[in-house]
Amino acid sequence: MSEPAYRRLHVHERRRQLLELAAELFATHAFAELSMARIAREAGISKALLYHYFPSKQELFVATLQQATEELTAATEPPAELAPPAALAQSVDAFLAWIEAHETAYRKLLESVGSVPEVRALVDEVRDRTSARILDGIGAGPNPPPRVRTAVRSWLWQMDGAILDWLEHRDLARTELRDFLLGALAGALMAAGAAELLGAGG
Amino acid sequence: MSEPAYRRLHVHERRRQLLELAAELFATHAFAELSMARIAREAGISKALLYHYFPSKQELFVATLQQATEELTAATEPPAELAPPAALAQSVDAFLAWIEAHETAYRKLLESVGSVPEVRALVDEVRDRTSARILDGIGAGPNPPPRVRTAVRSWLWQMDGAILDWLEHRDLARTELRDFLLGALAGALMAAGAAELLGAGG
DNA sequence: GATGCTTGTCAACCGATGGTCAATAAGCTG
DNA sequence: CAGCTTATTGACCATCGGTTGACAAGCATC
Repeated sequence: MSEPAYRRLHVHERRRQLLELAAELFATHAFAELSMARIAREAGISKALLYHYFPSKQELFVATLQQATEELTAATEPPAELAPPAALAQSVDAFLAWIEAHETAYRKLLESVGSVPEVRALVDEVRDRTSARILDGIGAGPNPPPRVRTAVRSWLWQMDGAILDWLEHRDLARTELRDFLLGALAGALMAAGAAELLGAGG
Repeated sequence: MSEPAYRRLHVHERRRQLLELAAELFATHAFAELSMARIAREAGISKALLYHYFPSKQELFVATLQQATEELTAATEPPAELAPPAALAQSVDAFLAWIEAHETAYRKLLESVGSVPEVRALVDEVRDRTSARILDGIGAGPNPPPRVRTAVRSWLWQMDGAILDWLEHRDLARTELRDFLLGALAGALMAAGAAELLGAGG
């Protein structure tokens, strides 16, 4: 006689739907700009159910971020067949391309970094992996001298700053920005007294 | 017969007390970690009174920050009698010294940047002033080519990254870090194709 | 010392938020 | 159709940032 008041989904279906929706929403709104009530409403479910699948707002955010970082990590994986300098150039290029395609998401992410400790941890982890990858690529061991480690890690920050400036002004070609960033890395390594690590591409 | 239920202070007294307390608290806790109720309790007054003096939490935060940035700006003002390269070196050194003396405050600030739009605006403004100061010091006009602007602005981000790495590991002398940063700026300017802007100190 | 006035101060309240819980009902199984 | 599992919900809670109107501290005046 009467229709069901709600549709029951299998756990994995519902979870997938929610993750997908959250990714969409967090790509356009910063962490603080979204309420769990709003997400639930948008998903057509109750807030309680949302909490049944993700125990906290932060966990939901981190879960969607994890997805994105996997995607990003894969997209910027340097091709093994290229020599380190060229591989790095291609990685940076792929990274910038990803940013261009997800500009708002990138900005909102940087906005959200402060809000959630776990997000800071996650971003830090990505930076760690990335700098390890770079250090490996340029032939520095896993335990480089402090100045070299600082050079690489600080360069990753420089990258974020340069990208924000780029997105704000849009007066540089992507290749120009890429070349600048590669040059800046070389400069930082030189300043760290590690000129010998610079390959043919420096 | 009965004692007064509370002590009345003059507006400027109360305001000074609150600003001082807020500076202390925000130096040890990030924006999101502090509630107005807590601040009021700690000050021994009601929340309503706190709001009487500062119309919002963000305004209170910004007010305390303004104080700190004035202090910082003054401390890193480059001495006019020094030639630009030496002046920059001294500015950076003074900045690093300030950080060393206010380590927790600096970290908490960077944590808070994302949370409050107004804070982002304020930090941006400081970065703008600083980069203008640098561009002026190295002899670039007020309207440098995009690559040079990007180089300087991104270097400020690199500075924050390097400092966080420094505070985390503490395995570099302050002068080492300062020299690295100056070298990195030179490297960034070179990468921006602005080698001619590098003075004798580059 | 009583009176009045200015204004610094507070208790009580509001809507929204992140988060919890017991009860309900969708929809498969026999 | 009965019974069971469990996905789902409405009602609730503490806390947050912020607001409001009434109270009273302490000075001025007589």
